Amino acid sequence: MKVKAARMGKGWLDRKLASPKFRKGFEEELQKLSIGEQLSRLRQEAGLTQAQVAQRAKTTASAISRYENSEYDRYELRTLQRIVCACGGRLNIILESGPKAYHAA
Amino acid sequence: MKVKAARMGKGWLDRKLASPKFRKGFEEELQKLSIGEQLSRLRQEAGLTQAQVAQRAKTTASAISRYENSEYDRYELRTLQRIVCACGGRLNIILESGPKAYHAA
DNA sequence: TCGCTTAGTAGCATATATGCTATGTTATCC
DNA sequence: GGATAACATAGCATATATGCTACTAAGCGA
Repeated sequence: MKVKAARMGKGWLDRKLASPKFRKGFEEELQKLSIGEQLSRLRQEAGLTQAQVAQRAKTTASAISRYENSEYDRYELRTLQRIVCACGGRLNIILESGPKAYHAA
Repeated sequence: MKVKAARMGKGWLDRKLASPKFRKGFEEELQKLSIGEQLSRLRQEAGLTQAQVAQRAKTTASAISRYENSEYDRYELRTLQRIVCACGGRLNIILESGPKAYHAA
């Protein structure tokens, strides 16, 4: 365990998020985080432990930890969605066209 | 090859997309498509063949076809990003919190 | 028709993700 | 200190994705 927030529990972030100003900035920052970090936030917002998410996602806590932590970046879309879903969130995959396509050689 | 648009080439969609009205509706519809379908559109918008995308993404045309077609839905994020990038597009992964988190049991 | 291009598909070897157990670490509570 | 909880990590077996080749099909034009 790296952070000292092991027992922050359900109400942890809620108090801070009660402030609209804080919430706005918070959500903007979230988008900039790595997927693992976003996952971790999402789970904590929902007040769930890794073990709880694991149970809902039908896997183990260590798998959740792997997805949230380390330098992991080879996510499989289905698995990611399962976990996000278990945290009560939604996964949006958006394929944007480039500024003006890719007509270079 | 299933569609008869084998030779639609670069200008194919451009003519239609010249109409702002068409473009708006088109882009809205795109979001509803499966990832494979979105990929296919993205590539065609860029006026590229599967082989060309494959070369840029450092893989083979059959791999591109697999990603675009069939009932495939086990995408690996890195690979997906590589292909989207080769089509000149951008991949957005957005992790939304649920309506009000997930405080159920 | 023949040749060329594009795309879909099958089948395989290899790389990698996943699921799991066990263990280590840190914080909290008694 | 001892017990417990939350999380991280290692290591392994298995499932699955990936990369590749070869093949098939379909459209297009000479």
